[in-house]
Parts: sequence; structure tokens; C-alpha cells
Amino acid sequence: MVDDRKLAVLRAIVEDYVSTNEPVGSKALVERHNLGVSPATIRNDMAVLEEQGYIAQPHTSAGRVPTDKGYRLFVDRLSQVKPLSGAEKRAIETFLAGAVDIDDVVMRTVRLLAQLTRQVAVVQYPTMTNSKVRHVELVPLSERRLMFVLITNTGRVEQRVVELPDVVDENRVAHLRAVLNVCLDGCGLASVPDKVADLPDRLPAEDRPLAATILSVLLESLVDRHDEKIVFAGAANLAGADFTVGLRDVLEALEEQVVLMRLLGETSDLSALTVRIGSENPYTGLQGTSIVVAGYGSGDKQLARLGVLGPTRMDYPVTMGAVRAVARYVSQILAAS
Amino acid sequence: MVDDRKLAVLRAIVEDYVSTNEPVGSKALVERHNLGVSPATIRNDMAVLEEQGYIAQPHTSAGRVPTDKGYRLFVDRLSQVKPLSGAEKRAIETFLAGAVDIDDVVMRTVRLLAQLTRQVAVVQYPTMTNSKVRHVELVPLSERRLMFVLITNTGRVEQRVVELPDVVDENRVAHLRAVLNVCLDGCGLASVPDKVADLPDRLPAEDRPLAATILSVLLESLVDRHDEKIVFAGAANLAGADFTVGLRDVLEALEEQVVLMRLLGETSDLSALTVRIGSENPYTGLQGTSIVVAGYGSGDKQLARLGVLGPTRMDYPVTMGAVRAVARYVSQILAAS
DNA sequence: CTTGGCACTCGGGAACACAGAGTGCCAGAC
DNA sequence: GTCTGGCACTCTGTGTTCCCGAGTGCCAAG
Repeated sequence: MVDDRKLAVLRAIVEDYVSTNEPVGSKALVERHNLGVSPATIRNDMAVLEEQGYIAQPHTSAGRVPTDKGYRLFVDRLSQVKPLSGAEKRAIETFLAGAVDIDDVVMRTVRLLAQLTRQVAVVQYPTMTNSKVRHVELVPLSERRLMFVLITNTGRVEQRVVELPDVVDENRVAHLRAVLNVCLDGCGLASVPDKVADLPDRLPAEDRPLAATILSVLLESLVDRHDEKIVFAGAANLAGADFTVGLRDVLEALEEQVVLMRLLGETSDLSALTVRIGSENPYTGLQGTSIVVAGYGSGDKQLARLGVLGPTRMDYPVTMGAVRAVARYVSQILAAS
Repeated sequence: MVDDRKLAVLRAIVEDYVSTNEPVGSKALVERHNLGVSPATIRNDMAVLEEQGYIAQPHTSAGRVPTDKGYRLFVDRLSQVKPLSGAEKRAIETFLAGAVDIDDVVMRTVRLLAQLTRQVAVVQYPTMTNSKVRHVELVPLSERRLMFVLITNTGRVEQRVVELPDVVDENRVAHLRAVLNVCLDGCGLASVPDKVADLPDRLPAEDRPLAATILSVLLESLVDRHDEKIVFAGAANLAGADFTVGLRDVLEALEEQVVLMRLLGETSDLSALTVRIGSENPYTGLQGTSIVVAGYGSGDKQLARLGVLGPTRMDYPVTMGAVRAVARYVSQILAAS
């Protein structure tokens, strides 16, 4: 039922359609790939493949086009990820190595990925949940205001301006800072709420209002999930491709953080590539598009995800290769810094 | 030669064309606006306006369309900025007031502006050049690495990881931090290089290599012009409008920081609106688009610019009103924080 | 199971006609 | 001098028709 030649035919159809963007017919197929059989035979195979839902014809008497199911089979069983060339790898490495801070890393990554794949690249900021407190800083701005800065070991910096209940002198602030740093240094962000829960009780009474104010801001900044920030680049690459669904919908989806989160959100483990094809996609505005996602992180912990979004009709082997490679290099960079 | 009725005709043409997106003819013109004369008269006026280059016909026997020169005259003399409604103002105010840090302010601003104008909004990060050092922080990360953080009074935070030449103990770092803060506190960023020039000489000899390393990073972070960061939003709004020039070019331009910089770059003083129409624009990829720019800042100093980019055929009074209003509210927010 | 032959279908492009909107110009009215 | 109505002209856009060609499905024979 799934004999080898039919699979070969499906592969050929996907490859041809991806490269020509035109429905592919039986005759052209035998000409371009040497399948060793006649067009008529291919037609029979195609009829079966169509019946099984792997391909479809846009209208009677046109060539065949892969369905989402067809692409799925292609990705799962008929293709293998295509590694990048040595030159490309070196280019990636040097480009990413030039980054000066975490913003820069993300920015460079997303641009790189967009350029490499000629599609829309999407990169999620490293989540803070898995990272650890490296330092807490309290900077007096004026008598009743101070800036609270939280630095993590992933290079992320959270900052908040805090309005104070009373005028507070610098010594107390300095003291509180010291206490906070002792208490939190190296502590995982997830465990911060526990760690600071009884902190006010251990302070002299006159420091408690100040501490309470600052702690509430601290906790709030953790809850804010500011880490769910996502950026994209390469929107210009959409202009060429024509979608079944309007370009507008795709652009709108890209600007909705929530939608992007859900797109990236459900990959499994680090270093595995997730491909979501067309209608497998939960969001209706993105029918006709596929997304290739990989996790990245420093060490063995997955920090966040990155990926590429493009028309269902994309070159999966190449795209997957690029996404995987970039994810690895970003992980390296993050681990090193 | 520029008699009143001709100007009225030009205004009517611009308004009609903006709202209908179709070349406007003499007959439709007298029907929609009560000009009190016959179509034939209008035709004569139109012939003159065309000869003077204010309008053009896409082809013989079609209606007229404003030229860039026509829009220019309209903006300069025939229109007045349309203020926002009270409800809109309140919405802006509450939306912007919810921002937690400078990134959030910029993010909210650009989205707000995009939504308000239904076009592409562009916002430049507040420049650091005019701002002052609020605090310098040195955070040891490991024996030979530390993080350098610079906080300015505009809420901007610059961070760099510094590789140290030698193992340095914490006391020296703390001391250097204290020295730096005394030296730089409240000092304008522009004058930082002067201030620190002789700093190593005033330190004990054993601290000099450390100081030199850190200072070089500090100076580098100032030179980096990281402040030229620009974000945009509302690309989806481009999908509807059809440009004479390809949508692709516009999207590409938007992703080129350099191009955006030049677009925003040459406005004059704070609180003045700059409008650049079609071919007045230096960048060839953006023919067919206009841009409305305003400066914003805290107090009387202009920190940066923001604006809206859309098709030449845009509703200038409304767009200008929105840009001006948002610029003012952002200025308020920044001044308050 | 494969193959060549054959009738059939349908989309896309070319050719064509036509209605409608808009113009320029001119002669006459105010 | 300025405005107006009339008129001939010139386009574009749209709808219609027609035909070619690519591609299919089916069938009978190898």
C-alpha cells in the first residue's frame, strides 16, 4: 500500500512543486526524475496517493500539489535535514560571536535566520524562569524613588522604577541591597518567592515598609513574564510568496505576541526540530504557512525557542538545517557568555 | 494665478482621492463638494493645476490625482492638523501610563501609533547622547569576568560583559565602582570621555590595568550608538494599501535600521511636525510613501523621534494629529519617570 | 503490473466589442 | 473677462467568446 515507488513519486512531487511552484503532472515528473516507468504508471500511483490524501489537484485536469498530509509524510520519512555548508557555518559563527549583550544576540540571531532561510524568522527571548539571580542592584534616583535592577546569569536585565512610601536614606538602601544579594545570589528565579517570603520579618522594624515595597516590585517583575518577548525579522521575504490566505493575516499574526507564543510554545525537547505544517497549525490566520521550530539553551536546559515561518510550500530540508544550525550556535554563544 | 477657487479644487481633489482611492473627475467633484460652479469651469481650473504640476492624470481621459507637489501644497497651506477626540486622548494616556520601563514605553508607543493611524509606526529609542549618568554598576560574574552596567536618567540601561586581564578581587572592583560613580554621577554622556580621561592616573598603579579595561568598554558602549535603535509596528497595515512601488521594498526598508534612521533623522526642532512626501524622500525604495515625523523628549530636550509611514495617499490631517498627540504624551511620560 | 492510446475536461490567454467616465475645446451667455 | 452647456474624442476596464494545451482517467493489450 505504501510501496516504495509511490513514496518516490510523492517525494518527487514535493520537490518539484517546491522548486517550480506549479502543479506537477505525470509527464514532467518522469522527465525530471528518472523513475524508469511511463507517465501512465505514474498516473496510477498518483491516483492512489490522491485517494489517500497525500496530494490533490487544484482543479480537474491540472497537475498535483502536495497536501498538508503529504508534506507531513515527506518531512517525517522522505527527507533528511540538509546540513549547511562550511562557509555558512563559519559565517554564522563569526556573525553571532560579535554580539555584545543579550539583546544583540537575539537581534543578530533573528536577522541571520531570516537571511539564511529567506523567510520570516522568529526568536523568543531566553526565558528567565530557568535562570539564576546574579545580582540585585538598588539605585537611588531621588529621595523617594529608586531603580531596581535584576541581573541574571543569562545576561538578562530587568529594571523597574520603584516609588517609595517614605523618604529613605542611602544607608538603608545599601543595607537592604546587601541583604538581598546575600539572600538571592545564585538562586533560581523560580525559588525567589520562597526565599524572600520571610525576609521582612528578619529585618529591623523600620526597614520593613521599604523592603515590602521593593519585594512587591521584585515579585511583580518575575510574574510579568516579560521573558515571553518575541521578535521577528524578514517580513520582506513574505512579499514574494503568495499565500492562499491573505498576507495581511500573516503579518497580523506576527505582531501578536500571543499567537507567536502559541506557535513556538509546544515543542518538546531541546535539540529536536518541530515542524508544524499548514492546518496542523492552531491559528486560523496561518493556514497555508508552516513553521519550523527548535529549542535553544545553555547547557542542557532549554531556555527558549526559535524558528522560521514560511509558506507550506517551503524547502523543508534546507530550512530545517538552517534552524537547527542556528539554534546550536546560539546555544554555544549563550553558554560561553 | 493661485486664486482661491483653484486651491479649493486642489483641496477637494486631495480629500476625495484620499477617501476613495480613485482618480477624481470634474463632475464628481462638483457633486460632492458644493463649489457653486459647473464641471466645465472646474475642468479649466484642473487644466491649470495640472500645468503647474499639482495634479496629474494617470492616463488620458481619466480623473486627476494629486502629485507629490500637490500633496505638499495641501499639507502646507490647505489643511490643518486634526486634533484627536477626547476619548482617544484618554485612551492614549492610560495605555502609555501602564508602561513599566523604557522598553515598554517604546513598545507601547509604537503599537499605539500603528493602531491609531492604521499605518506603519516607527519609533526611535531615546538617544543617550543628551542624557546623564545616573549610576554605574560593576557586577562580578566570575574571577575574570564582570558585568558593566550603565544606567541613565532616561531609564536606559547599557550592559556589557567585560573580560578582565587578571584575576581581581572584589574589593578593588567595589572601590573602582565607587570612584567611577563619584566621577560620573550626573555627568552628561557626551562629557564622559573627558571626565574619565585622566582617571587611571589618579588610581594606585595596581588598579590601572583593571580601570583601563573597564573604561575602554565604557567608551566603546558610548560610541556604539546603540541608541540608534528603531522599532516599528503595524506592518500588517501595509497589506491593504497598494503601492506604486513593491510592498517588498517598503518592508525591506523598514528592516534596515540605517534607512529608518535617515528617514527620521532630519527633522528640525521638537514639537514641529515634519512631513516628507513621496519623492521628497531620499530613499528610492520608498517612492510612493510619505512619512510624518515628530520629535519627543523630556523637558525641552529632544531625545528622539517617532513617526508614521504610509502611502502618499494618506489622510494627512488625521495622521499628523495622531503623531503630534502621541509625541506629546510620550514626552510627558518620560518627563514624569 | 505496466504501457500506449484516446477521449475528455478545464484553466488561461488572446482577440474583440462596448459601455462609461472623463477630457478638451468652442461658441454663446452673463 | 469669466462661466457654461454642448459635443466629439479617447481612453480603461470589463465581459464574452474562442481556442490551445496540459493533464487526467480509463481501457485494452503486452
